[in-house]
Amino acid sequence: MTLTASILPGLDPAALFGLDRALSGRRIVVAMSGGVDSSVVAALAAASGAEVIGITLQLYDHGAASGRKGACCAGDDIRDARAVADRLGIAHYVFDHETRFREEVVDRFAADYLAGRTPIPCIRCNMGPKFTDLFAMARELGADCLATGHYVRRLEGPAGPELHRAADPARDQSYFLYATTDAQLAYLRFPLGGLPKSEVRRIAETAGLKVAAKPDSQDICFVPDGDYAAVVRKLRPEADAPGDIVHAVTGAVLGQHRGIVKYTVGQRRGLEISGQAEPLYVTAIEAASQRVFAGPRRLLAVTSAQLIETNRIGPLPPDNPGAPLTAKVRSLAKPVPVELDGPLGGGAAGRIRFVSPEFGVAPGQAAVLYAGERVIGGGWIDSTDSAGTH
RNA sequence: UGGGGCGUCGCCAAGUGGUAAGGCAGCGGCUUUUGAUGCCGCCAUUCGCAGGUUCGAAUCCUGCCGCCCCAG
Repeated sequence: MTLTASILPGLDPAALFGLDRALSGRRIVVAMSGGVDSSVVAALAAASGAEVIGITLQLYDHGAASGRKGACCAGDDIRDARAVADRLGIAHYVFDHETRFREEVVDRFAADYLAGRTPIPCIRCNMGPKFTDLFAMARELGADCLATGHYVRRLEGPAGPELHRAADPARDQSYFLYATTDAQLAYLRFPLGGLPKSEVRRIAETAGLKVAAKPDSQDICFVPDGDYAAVVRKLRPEADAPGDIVHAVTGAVLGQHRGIVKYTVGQRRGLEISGQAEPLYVTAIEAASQRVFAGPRRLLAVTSAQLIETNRIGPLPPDNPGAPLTAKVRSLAKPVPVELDGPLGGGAAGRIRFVSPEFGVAPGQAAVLYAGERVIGGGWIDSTDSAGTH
């Protein structure tokens, strides 16, 4: 394979895939979404000399809605994945997973919004279709590992494989993978975790992949045009239920909304409440009464969060006052110091306390815990405690 | 229809002769594999209407219209 040298200058395939040197007899399954990242993973795998099988899950179907950019696993994306596989000369299978995806991801997404929470479908998708279903398929195919295009690093630690943030903090996707189990991590590989995006695109170009310049995915893949509320309403017409927007301090009714689905804790825009001296943010959503509470920013300060269904990856680090645990309660946020209060892992409920008040912590989002660069787990935010009395 | 007050962008509101602040809301963009936040930009040739004074008025004068308050 002369391709190897040109694609992988200075890169060691064995190291990228965390397998030993004898890659020639190995079989790698690559989760291919049709985007640049997973395509490059396939290219790297192919260049390594291992036998490579690409798998694409068909997760949803927008019907005529093709022209979308940045989505994954429908229509054009599946064709892109297939084209990449053909170009690389690797096997490629497409499995129809629409029903499973709808049940595990989309329906729960809608249900969460109706319950006043702010869901993260990407994490559910990783937990289910990707790391459970694809995982099982790869096993059945006798693969030595399952590789994905996530920007996250899997490093061998003293107690086994560890999950670490990507080398490029701007690209890090570890937030979306906190629910990965130890068993899954043992089998997974993330070859892109140590590379900058620019390098990934360069490899795609060198390998002659048509997806080299494809836009990065963004928004929710199964939501056309970014209008997630429309998707929820289509699934659950009752999402249209109107209600009051109530001032969190005075209790005054400030206005009406047309569905709590449109709001998330911490949100500022879209309340359409004018004439205020300072901006108002959504401070709470009460599904039972269809009420949205709004108040000044200071009311968003949260001192702790109750986590449910927690997962732990690897051992907890020993207590070290000099290097406290940190947590992210949003994908785009710098990890902030926290104290873990209670268990973490095994689905148990626990609590994290923020050393400094954290703003805009929304139930339904995930809290992901880090020890330095290492992901030690996380859980769904079930409720929060505010800093001040309201 | 006696007295007083007020009418400036969707809302709140500066500005009392020198050529329309700001906040809220809204819109657009950047950022982003969730939803948000944040940041940047846009947002009244015009100040209830009509005249008048003035080199020049949202600011002064007159009339009209519309609100509000106190009296009756």
